[in-house]
Amino acid sequence: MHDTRYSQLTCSQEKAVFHTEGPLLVLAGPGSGKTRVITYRIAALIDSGVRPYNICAITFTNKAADEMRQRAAALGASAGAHISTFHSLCVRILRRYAAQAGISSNFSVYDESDQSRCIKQAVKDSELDSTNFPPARMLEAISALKNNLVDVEAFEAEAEDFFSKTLARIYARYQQILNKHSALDFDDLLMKTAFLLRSHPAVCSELGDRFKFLLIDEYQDTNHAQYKIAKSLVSQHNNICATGDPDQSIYRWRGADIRNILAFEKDWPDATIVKLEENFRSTANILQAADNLIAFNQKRKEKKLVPTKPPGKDVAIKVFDDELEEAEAVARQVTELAEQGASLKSMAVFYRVNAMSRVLEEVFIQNRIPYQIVRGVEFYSRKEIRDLLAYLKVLANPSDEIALLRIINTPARGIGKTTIDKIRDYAARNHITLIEGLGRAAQIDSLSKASKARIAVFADMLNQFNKDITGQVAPLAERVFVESGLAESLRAEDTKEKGTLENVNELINAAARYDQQAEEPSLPDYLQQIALFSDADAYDASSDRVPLMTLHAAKGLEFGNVFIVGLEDGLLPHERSTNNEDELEEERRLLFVGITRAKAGLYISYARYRTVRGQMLRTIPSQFLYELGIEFGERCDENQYHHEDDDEDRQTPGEFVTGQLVRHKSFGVGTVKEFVDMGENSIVVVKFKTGQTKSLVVKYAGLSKV
DNA sequence: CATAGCCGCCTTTTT
DNA sequence: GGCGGCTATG
Repeated sequence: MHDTRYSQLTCSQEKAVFHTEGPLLVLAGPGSGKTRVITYRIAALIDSGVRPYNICAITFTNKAADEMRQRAAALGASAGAHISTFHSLCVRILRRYAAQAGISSNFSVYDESDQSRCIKQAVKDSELDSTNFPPARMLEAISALKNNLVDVEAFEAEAEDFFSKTLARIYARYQQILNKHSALDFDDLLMKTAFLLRSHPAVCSELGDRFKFLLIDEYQDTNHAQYKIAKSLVSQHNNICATGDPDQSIYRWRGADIRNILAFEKDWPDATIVKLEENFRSTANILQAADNLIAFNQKRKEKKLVPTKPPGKDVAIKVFDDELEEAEAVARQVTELAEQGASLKSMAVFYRVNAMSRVLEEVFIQNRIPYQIVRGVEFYSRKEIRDLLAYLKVLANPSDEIALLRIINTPARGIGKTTIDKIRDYAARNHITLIEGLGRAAQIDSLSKASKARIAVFADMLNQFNKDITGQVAPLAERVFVESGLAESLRAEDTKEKGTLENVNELINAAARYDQQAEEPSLPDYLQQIALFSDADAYDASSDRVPLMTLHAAKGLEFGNVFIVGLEDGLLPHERSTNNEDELEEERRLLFVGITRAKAGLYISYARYRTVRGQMLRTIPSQFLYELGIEFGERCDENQYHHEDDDEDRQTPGEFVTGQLVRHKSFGVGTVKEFVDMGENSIVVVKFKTGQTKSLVVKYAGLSKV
């Protein structure tokens, strides 16, 4: 009955695609085609007569949204369905219903560095010391509150102890500052949308009419705010389709609540659940390793990964002396695979932290292997780009003081700190914004005549720009770049290596592309869009270079051959994520995600020494290595450099040797896998008969030799 | 008021 | 090892 477009779907996939009555949850493991189910479902809905306009699909990144749009188009699903991330959807809703949401529609979206400035100001305004109240910590706490839809009033009401009360003060002040700047941070986008839908039934029902079908991919990584938004949007019709895999939840630290997917059936009691257990991506050997690993997570619904492919190659676990050797081995293997005919884009290297890309990059350059670092925000954090964007931000939203302060003396035009302080002071006393203060500079007595003149020139320039800020973005950007003096000041110090001018050109080109693609190009829309740009969005799958990325950025992707480096205790699992069992389990899921990206080849490695902050340190193998159920040689190979202290390890009387049987009072009997001599702080890694592997500090562990 | 140089602080993952 | 902020100097 269905046409050939759907003929390659499996039975369960077909069920999910064509299910049209009520709520639907697709519980699916890695490589089972869940994103594909959503794409096909969009096409199937349209086939059945649903207008594309009435469909809303939520993806995890903008990149994923782009891809889904293309794939849906290839299936003949006509354009018009709304496909975007949660954050982009919220921007659209908030702009459309700005009045009801109590904000202005040209709001700025503040990124991490903007937020950081605001929070520092808030801590200072609250007359608190930033050593006792570190801004980053405060921001983290506020973010968590917003993700849980706790606004300032609610938090003030519940805050009882000293810390909470202080935090409440900072939170209140922080929101005041954002308000004054007409700015929303990432979390505000969600919180304000959730509140808008909650308190304006008319808006809620209008959107419910508009989006008659809501589809959400990667549902395991939604937070409470996103859950509430979804719930509101479908409250009239319950046409929600969510897909996800609890084992791939890796954003708990950002507020993702795994209970959303686990409790789906409670939220929608008449939900249909479709399970997709077959894996069409990886070889059986790779899946076995993934399965062995994830089985160590206690808080988990057991789920089998069913391979559809033959065993394939063995998973390789390699030990290297240091990170340089590790990187060189990756490069060698990449070259070898390439010689065997694999394309560079079919491989990928994953690591836990961005800083680890450095060595890899150097080695890849040396070996002339084309690569791409998947870091989208990098481009937008360059000074010259931020400077030009700051001009545009001020034009779009004159209240944006962060942007204004950035450009007021960039390039240098003789308006220094003293002058700015005087204007800020005046503005504060008269309850006007900084930009209004600039307009009234002539009336500020403390300013010198020369300063007043310079301010007048600057204010005049902004007014000139303001005359045509409607319509296309690229021409305006170009004009601002030249007339602001930025172009000239950059030209003076630009070199071929720095390529600052080239970067600005690229920005203007990107703006031109936006102008062509957007239905209704506008400056605020453009700025709001690029603020939501993420690392993963920078991944160019079509260019034949080896992508290097964090494990987080690898989500949703797949490659023929995958390298995962730095399987060391403190790095993966990361030391900042080992405070409790939940965090450790998330680290394990992170590695699980990395492993299951691989189709045919998987190369896992660790270095016995790693340079951290300029210091070469002895490492401990990650406990996850032992959990993969793969034998690997832990001592260094014959041909590798032999470190003297290894011999000391073995000779120190009373200490432990690899292979030694030991007994622990609660874990029982186990085998010593690694001994790290650090005097009285020595650490021993033991694999216990229970299957667990633990890193123990010798002096506390109370181990007895068997 | 601009600039250079130094000190001290932080350093996971990201929409 | 990198950046932001502060200070000293021109």
